[in-house]
This record gives sequence, structure tokens and C-alpha cells, in this order.
Amino acid sequence: MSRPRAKLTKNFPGCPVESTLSFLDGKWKGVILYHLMMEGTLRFNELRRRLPSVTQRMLTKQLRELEDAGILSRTIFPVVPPRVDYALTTAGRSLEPIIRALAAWGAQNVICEDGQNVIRLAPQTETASPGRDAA
Amino acid sequence: MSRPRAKLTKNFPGCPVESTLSFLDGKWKGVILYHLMMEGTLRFNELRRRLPSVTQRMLTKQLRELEDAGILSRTIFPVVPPRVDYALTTAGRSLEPIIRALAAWGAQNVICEDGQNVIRLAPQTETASPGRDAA
DNA sequence: GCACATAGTGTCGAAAAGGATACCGTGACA
DNA sequence: TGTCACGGTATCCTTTTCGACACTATGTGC
Repeated sequence: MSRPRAKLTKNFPGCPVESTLSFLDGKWKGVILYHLMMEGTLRFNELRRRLPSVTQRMLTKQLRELEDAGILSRTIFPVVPPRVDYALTTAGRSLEPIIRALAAWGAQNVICEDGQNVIRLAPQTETASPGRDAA
Repeated sequence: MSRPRAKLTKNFPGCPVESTLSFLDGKWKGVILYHLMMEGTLRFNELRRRLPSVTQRMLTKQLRELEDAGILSRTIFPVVPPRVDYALTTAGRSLEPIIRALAAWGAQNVICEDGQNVIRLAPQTETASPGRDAA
């Protein structure tokens, strides 16, 4: 989890990369989808336990945004104590290759250094010939 | 382009999905990478022309973040008027499958309605049995 | 002497995202 | 009578992001 993404799609109608990212944006969406993909249906507090540092308010908010987007479904059981199930919709499941690709790349290439994500690869370029920052 | 992503990787050490997303976050990173992937090396103003609504300050900022992450390289030619080339590094090129997956999903599933990105698919669930929002 | 192109930087303010904290209703359980 | 679990809301505050706008340096061409 990470970043807030202020998704104003209006600025860039027509870029498929950004339009997809707009659905994954928000600080916890990636992990939420990851867990629902791996574990199937989860209740609110089950998700909460898997996301140790998210606040209740934030989790609710991210879940509502994903629900509004049509990526996950929210099923309320009128019992006490309340029970609410979250599960991926068809659209949500169609994101699976993307989530897997993101997870695979992250696992391979990212390491966490001093609380910062950094890429493991040496950033060789092969394109530069004149002096980098020759100024 | 779309969203601001406040990437505080510190909150979630170890989630590979989010750690990858943290590199794509920022309002224009997706498109920038997309264009560099499709067209190869580009100069600052060439990128600017492909991103009609980005401001100079924002473009510079996003490019610097991508450079600092090791995803793209910046080559300065000490000439007048200045010339600066941007190109993907090895690490940047390794993101290609992800960018392609994002672009493919967006092209297939997202349509823009009233300036809002919405998912084309009907969000069928197959998981719900009790009344949704039965309350 | 002037404007132009390139690739920036600096400052300011608005808006959005995120975090902390407190509160709610209900049934079971002690 | 009191407490707990569950799934939330409401409010307030801070941090981050984004956008607008102005400004810079230098060589060339007129």
C-alpha cells in the first residue's frame, strides 16, 4: 500500500493505462484485491486483520470505492452481530492477470530499504552515450 | 492520467502489489512509460506534446521521480538550445508486460462516461445469495 | 536590440487523500 | 448490569498532490 491517487480521469480521456490505474488507486486497493483474489470471499474484519495498519475508516472507504466501480460486491447478512461479505465480481476477477503481474514484478524487483521501496536492478541504460549530467 | 498517489511505502512493507504500484503512482507516470515504451527515446518537449494537458512543472517532477527510481534515464546534451533525452532503463523495460496488461484491460473494459471512467462489464457476482443491502 | 526555442526552477494556493479519534446499535455472554 | 464483537459513521486535522503562473539561461537568427 502506498499511494493516494487523485483520479481525475477527465484530464486524460482515452489513455487505457491510466484509466486502469485509476481503479487501482487509493492507498489499499492493491492489497485488498490481492487478498480477495487469493482467499475468495472475506468479511470486513477478516480483511482488516490482513491489513494491519489500515484504519476502519480507510478500509471502508476503499471498499466502497471498489464496490462503486463494480470490482467487488458487498453482501450484507441481516444478523447480529453484523456480517458483511466482500467478494470480487466478474470485473474484479478480470483484473487477476494484472494483480499477478504486479505482485510478480514487485516480488522480483523491489526491496525495502530504510522504509523506502527501491528497485533491485542496476539501472543500466544502454542508450546513453554522451555524458549523463555532463553539465 | 489520473490520480495522485501518496506513496508511503513504510505503511506496507512486504506487499509486492503495492510496492510495484508505488512506482507507477503519480498522475502521469503511466502514460509517460507507455509512450517511452512505444516510441523509444523521447526529448522533454516531445513528451510534452504527447501529454497535452500536463504542465511543465508536473512533467519534470514525474520524470525526476521515475529517474530516481531507476526506471528511466536522462541524458543531457550540453548544447544550446538544451537537449535532454529520456529513455527506459533495463528496469523500466521490465515493466513492459505490466504496462501492456494495464493498457489491454483499460482498452477492453473501461469507457468514459461524463468524464468518469466506468467499467464496461456488468458486475455480476455469482457469490451473493442473501439480499444485497437487505437492511 | 529583440524575440525565440529548450528545459527547466520557484512560489503560491486549492483540493484531495489519508490518519486519529470518538461514537452508534444490537444480541450474546458473564 | 456490564462487556464484547461486528461493521460501520462523523468530525477534525495534517500531509500530499496538483495546477497556475512567473521566471531563468543561452545561442541563434532577424
